Amino acid sequence: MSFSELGLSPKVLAAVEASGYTAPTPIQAAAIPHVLARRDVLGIAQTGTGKTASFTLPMLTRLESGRARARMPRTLILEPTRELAAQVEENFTRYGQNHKLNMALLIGGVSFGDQDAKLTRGVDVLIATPGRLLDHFERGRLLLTGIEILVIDEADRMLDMGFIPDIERICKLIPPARQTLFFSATMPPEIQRLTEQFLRDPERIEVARPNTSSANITQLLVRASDDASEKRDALRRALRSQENFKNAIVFCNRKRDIGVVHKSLEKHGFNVAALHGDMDQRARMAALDRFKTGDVELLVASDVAARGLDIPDVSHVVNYDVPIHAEDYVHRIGRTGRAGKNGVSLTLVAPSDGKNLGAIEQLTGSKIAWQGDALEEDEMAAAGGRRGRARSGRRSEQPAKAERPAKAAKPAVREEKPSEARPKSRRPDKVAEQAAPKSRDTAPAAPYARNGEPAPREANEGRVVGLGDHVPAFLLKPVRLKRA
DNA sequence: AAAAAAG
Repeated sequence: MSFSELGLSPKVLAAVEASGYTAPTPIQAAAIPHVLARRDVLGIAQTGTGKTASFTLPMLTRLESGRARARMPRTLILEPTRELAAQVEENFTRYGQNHKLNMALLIGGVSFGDQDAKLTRGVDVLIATPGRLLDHFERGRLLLTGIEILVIDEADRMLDMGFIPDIERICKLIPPARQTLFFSATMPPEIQRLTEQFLRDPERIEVARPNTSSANITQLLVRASDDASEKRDALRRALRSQENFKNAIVFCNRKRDIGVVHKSLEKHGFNVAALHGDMDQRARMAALDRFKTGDVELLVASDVAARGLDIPDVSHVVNYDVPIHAEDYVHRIGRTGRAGKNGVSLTLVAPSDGKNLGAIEQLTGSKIAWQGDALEEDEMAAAGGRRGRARSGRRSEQPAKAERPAKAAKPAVREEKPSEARPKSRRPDKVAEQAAPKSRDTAPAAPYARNGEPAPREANEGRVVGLGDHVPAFLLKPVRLKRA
């Protein structure tokens, strides 16, 4: 199979060839002809499968006819994070080198005016995160009525991040005559519903599932302590003990730990950059760039970097913390072992991580080996980990071999029970919005009560309120620092 | 127990 058989235009083929690619990946081979034929596509695939080029290449061919008008973009690509949006823009730049295309990247954290100026000039390709796109729309700076192709990428992650209402709204703003390309790594019921609502007779294309594509990643566990200082020490030893080490992304569960780990590694002589969502956008871009170019060998990051980021040559992924959600583990380690290369993932496991580790091993359907000394089950249990047995009832009563029949366990989790494993979005915003006013109605007596404690009302009793020496009760409450 | 995205 070669790219030339797929129906792409000569300009696009020349750019692909110039990039050094000869054969399409399975999703590219399957999707490109349908996109060119103006069919809706439902692609079940994660990044790393060549998913991005499966829509950018045929879109470029399609865009060769026609021209953009001011404020009326011709195509729209929605991405869940700013970095992914920027990455898609790079992809269009690379393969669109022979085209005279106008592009705009509408993401938060950067100047509004530059984006607006581009919209005024007219754009062929609009790449956006939902929030900033709607911001432009609400200010009346953008018309979505001219969109010919709509791409919704990483839909399941949009769901995790609470973007589904935004996505629904945007879909309704675009005329139904459009072509829709919809990509998701998994198909939970909410996503399924969305595809039924917004896709017309889609061509369904499914490629290798995320947790089966990690054959070229060597996964290892590393014994660590719950003590932060000892854990950083374990991290340094793990990093220094690696053979064939080029660079690594070090994932932390919490943003505040990223700063600490970053400083600590720097102090011990490592070349490090940090990346998380509270950094300003320029610093985020700069950190990613320094890592990509090899200026730094370590990137200490939050899960903002876990999914989809395509950095071709990452030799190691280190989980400084065991991820709280098992599927994040699969995404994190997928940052290494890309483009046919081999990769290594190291996961530091402290006693309290036992429970999360169990969920990961259940999802991937295999036990992960320890590098060096193992952390024993009873050590994890003593720290409150490995509580999974209370739910499953299997662990203590049955022999180890029968515990986890790998072939049976995987489909059960991946296919049959996604809704039961996590029934609702992790950000049930609507529920919270509806619940809040009710609780106000039922508890009007203590307006400044927090966390169930009554406000110190005695401070105001028998006084004239609002004048002279009156001080509102909430100002008299001692300030509590956040540290637990 | 977190993080992400509009300020």
